Amino acid sequence: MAPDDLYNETQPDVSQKAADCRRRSERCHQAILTAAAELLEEKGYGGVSVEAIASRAGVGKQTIYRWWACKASVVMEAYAKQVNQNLPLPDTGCVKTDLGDMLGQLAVVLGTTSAGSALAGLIAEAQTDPHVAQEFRHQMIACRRAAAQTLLQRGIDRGELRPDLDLDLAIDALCGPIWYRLLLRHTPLDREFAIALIDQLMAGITA
Amino acid sequence: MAPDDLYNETQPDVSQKAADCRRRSERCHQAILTAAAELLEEKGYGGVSVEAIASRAGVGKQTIYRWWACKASVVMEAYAKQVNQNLPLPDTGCVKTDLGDMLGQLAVVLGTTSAGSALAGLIAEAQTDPHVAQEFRHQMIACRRAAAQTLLQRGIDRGELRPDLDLDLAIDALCGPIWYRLLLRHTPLDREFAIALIDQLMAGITA
Amino acid sequence: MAPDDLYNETQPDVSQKAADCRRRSERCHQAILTAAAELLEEKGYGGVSVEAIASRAGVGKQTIYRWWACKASVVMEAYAKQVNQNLPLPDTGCVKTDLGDMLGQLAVVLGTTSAGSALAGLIAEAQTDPHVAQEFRHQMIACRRAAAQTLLQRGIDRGELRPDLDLDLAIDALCGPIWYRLLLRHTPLDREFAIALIDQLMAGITA
Amino acid sequence: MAPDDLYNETQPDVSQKAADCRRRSERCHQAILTAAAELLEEKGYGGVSVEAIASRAGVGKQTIYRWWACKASVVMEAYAKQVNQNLPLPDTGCVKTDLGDMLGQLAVVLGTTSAGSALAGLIAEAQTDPHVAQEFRHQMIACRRAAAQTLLQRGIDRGELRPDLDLDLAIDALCGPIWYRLLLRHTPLDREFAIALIDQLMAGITA
DNA sequence: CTATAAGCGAGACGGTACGTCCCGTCTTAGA
DNA sequence: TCTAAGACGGGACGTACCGTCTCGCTTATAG
Repeated sequence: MAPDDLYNETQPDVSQKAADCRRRSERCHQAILTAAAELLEEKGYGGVSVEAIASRAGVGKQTIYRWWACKASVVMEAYAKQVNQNLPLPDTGCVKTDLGDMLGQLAVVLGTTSAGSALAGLIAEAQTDPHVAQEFRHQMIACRRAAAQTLLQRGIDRGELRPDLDLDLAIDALCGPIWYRLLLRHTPLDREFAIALIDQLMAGITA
Repeated sequence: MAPDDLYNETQPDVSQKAADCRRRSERCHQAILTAAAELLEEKGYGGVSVEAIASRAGVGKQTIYRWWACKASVVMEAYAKQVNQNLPLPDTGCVKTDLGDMLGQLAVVLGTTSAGSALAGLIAEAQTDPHVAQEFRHQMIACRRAAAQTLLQRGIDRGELRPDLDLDLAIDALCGPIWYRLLLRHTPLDREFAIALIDQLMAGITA
Repeated sequence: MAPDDLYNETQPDVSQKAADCRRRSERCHQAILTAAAELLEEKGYGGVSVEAIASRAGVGKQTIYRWWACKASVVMEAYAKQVNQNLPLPDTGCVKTDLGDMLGQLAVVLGTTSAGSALAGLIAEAQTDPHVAQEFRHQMIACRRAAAQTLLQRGIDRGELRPDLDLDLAIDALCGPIWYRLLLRHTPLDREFAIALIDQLMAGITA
Repeated sequence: MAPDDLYNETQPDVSQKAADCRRRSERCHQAILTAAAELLEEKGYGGVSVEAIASRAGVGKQTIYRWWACKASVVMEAYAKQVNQNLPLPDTGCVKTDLGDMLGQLAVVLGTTSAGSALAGLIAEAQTDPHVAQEFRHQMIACRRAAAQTLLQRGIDRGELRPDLDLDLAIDALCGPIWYRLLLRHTPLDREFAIALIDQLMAGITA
């Protein structure tokens, strides 16, 4: 999925119809996303409210509601770029290294930056609002899973992984624990954890 | 961990001191828990509010706040029993079967009953309120992890599992994906999933 | 007062300067007034908003604000014609008949047509916005009072009315109750009321 | 009508049912009415908003909406007392003096105090909201008309006024012009005006 | 017979206020 | 003395219009 595709719904292709009279103000768009990110960094997801974003961005509330359905959508867009642009798709020829790069980066982003609080908040909101859940899966999860699939398939093709591997199951086994630690915070979430997870899954735990 | 310990903070030991002028009304206690469970079943976690619980239970709001810190605590207590009483600690002599029993039951409870919505809602709330997070880990996670630890240790002792196994890591690898599916709902959560997960982790994914 | 004078502020004299590159579109002008009148008829003064007028007239909001200061001005212009064109200046030789014609017609227009709701709404708005108040007195009240003054003066000249009559006071005594009933709606507003009012004022209420 | 009757809807008879658990806070009640009156005095009716009242009174908005339907109702209650407590019911034996007292006081209150702006604003709002109109007639108009009726009837009984007098019509003729001047503000509203009005109506305007 | 300066439709924008919901605390009458 | 009922201060929600603004198209003189 091309990263530009992510905004199709809220920011329709501009070149297609030049006759829109007054188009979306890019200045606002950015001000809002920036305000949302700042608030998140300062006060965490709970400290973000549509009114706070509007006031921080120097914008009317209606301008936010004109383009986004709720604060979750704003936060989602504010972090989609950060989370997905950094998405590496390494190809070192070794599946363990590739997965380590990818999941290590995910663990670090979630564990040490404000993106962790942002995405945890979004998952929280998704439990209440199915539309947020849908959008979250689409924007935050789908492309990561697709990338992981590519990596694993290459591993299979190279004969590193079992040919009968269930890709979805393997991805759940790799990503699940990372999100689990993000949400439960029972133990730290860092690169080492990701690496150890991969090692363990590849080798198996049987004696 | 003694199960009674779980309520120490919110439900001070009633038997301990008979000299309280008037002690907690068991009728209220039950009515509130029942009301919470009913509302959860009917409207999901989002449809539960302290006011709704109070009105449904025929109880003043204050009576709820006297004994619990917030609605999350109520829901937690309402489901702790259900989730933890069913906690099996099988000992069939085969670690794969034992884990399958335990995680299969977890997957089924989370995937098909209202407990799924309840616990997902609690995790959501935990993202905002650290106290809820703490209590959730204590009441909902800790004893399960302890049980899993016992199972895995037996497997090691019997020579079924690698002796250098990192128990915490293995438990994350087993439970993480289940909670991940509960919260993301990208694919169904059932016994088969749990079994497949265990199989995959035990055997590893290397060719 | 020449009726054309009434629009001087909002509708600058078109004939005066032919050198404007592009002059006011008469089509728009009419469409806006018509839309305002329709909305008023359908939903009353409260249902009229600048946005509703614009959308109904198929016109941009700016086109309205280019020519009028606020919705009150639009409504005022839409009804000034109707209210003032019908302004009779009868001269039957009998002041009671003359007043009866004039005030009877006023009572009927206010009491039974949408002009009642329109003018009531305008007075309402005038309480908040002094500019509307000013314009309202100028467009809706002044010419009517002038006409009444003429009628009464003729009555004095003919010896029908007391020569020391305070014209302004008499006009207030005649018109006040009509507007009062329009705004309070405690009793119906019709021709009979106007006639009775005149009779009573002329004869006095002393035994 | 007993003045206490006026609050029946918003302030139900307390003695009737002693079983209300927590009753309306009189402190709030007063704080809100005071805040409303202050705001009105400072900024006029247009400067009053429910949010401003709430913030000035140090009260949640909901506390206002719990007891009143809209800001008009609050303002109405805030001024009902002032307007109606001052309602004189003189009995000097001379109907002209009695009416002069009563209408003079009305003219002065409306013309020189903030009650004028308040009542004008209420009439304005009544044009949009029929419920306000209804309440306004009931609280602000009815008792005044009743009092005037009493005065006039005494005049008839004493032989000062025509025995066939239409009381409602006479009251409209007396009060209408006063409200008319309040709302149009084309000429000042003072005691002299009220007196002159009465004189003119009593004597009639015929030569 | 252009060219150019409005007028125009569309509607985004910063604001203000609305009326609603629920939170967690506080108050009160009565069991 | 504790409970139910529910009022309270507070804060965010999402909506409706306000009056201003910007855009790209259209149109009617003025040069």
